[in-house]
Amino acid sequence: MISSDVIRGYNDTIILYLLLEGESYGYEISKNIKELSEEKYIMKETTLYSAFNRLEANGFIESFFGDETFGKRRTYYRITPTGLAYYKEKCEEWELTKDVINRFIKEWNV
Amino acid sequence: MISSDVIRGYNDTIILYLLLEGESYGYEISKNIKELSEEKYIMKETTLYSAFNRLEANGFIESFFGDETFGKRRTYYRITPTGLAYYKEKCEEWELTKDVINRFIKEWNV
DNA sequence: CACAATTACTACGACAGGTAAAGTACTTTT
DNA sequence: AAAAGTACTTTACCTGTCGTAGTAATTGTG
Repeated sequence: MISSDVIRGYNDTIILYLLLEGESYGYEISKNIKELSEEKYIMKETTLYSAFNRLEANGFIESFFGDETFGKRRTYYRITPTGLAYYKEKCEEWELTKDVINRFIKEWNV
Repeated sequence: MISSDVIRGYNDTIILYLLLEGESYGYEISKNIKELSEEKYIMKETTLYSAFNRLEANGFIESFFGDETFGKRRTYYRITPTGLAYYKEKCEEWELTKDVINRFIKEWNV
């Protein structure tokens, strides 16, 4: 299993990636993360919703209410231009991070 | 620069990697991290020493005093078999993590 | 020879992000 | 009628990082 401390710095990025494909809401994003990672990473509900708050406070996403006439009302999110810029930065940072951490990793499958 | 939240889950692993090559102490490890990462990652002193305490509490490293007759007395560390096992685990986890995060990253250098 | 810089730590307190636990509320399936 | 699924919110806690500051010795510089 992937420990949360490892992926910690990338939860926001993961959410933004999924919002690139269009507006979405908590539960759907949660399911998409699970699917895309093939069950290898499951973001906890509280982590997800606190990430939404942080991202919105930073101006990286915007929220609005869906117009469902039944069911619990959903809060939808869309990515902002600032959010896109942040996502791009994170992608670049990731390439660097991968490279750096790789230098401290050995391969044992020999 | 690499943000600390990203590398957070790997500070312990980085230290263990350097201890694989032999006993060492804080200042030396700190310099080795800087060198090996080509200045791309510099571990803060407090982070480093608190990592030592954590690793020792977990039985992953052992400390002992050097026999310097002058200068400030160094605390040396060596990796334990448990520490080695933990390091191996982390290496495997890293391969998985890399794979998972990559699914949420786009390449913009096109 | 004085002072700065470097080496080698330790202590303290603040903060951010993740998480367990519990609760709310509505719909669909059994 | 109950359980399971959808869709969140609130609270309180824990861990790891880090800014700040202090201690103590050695080495380099003007």
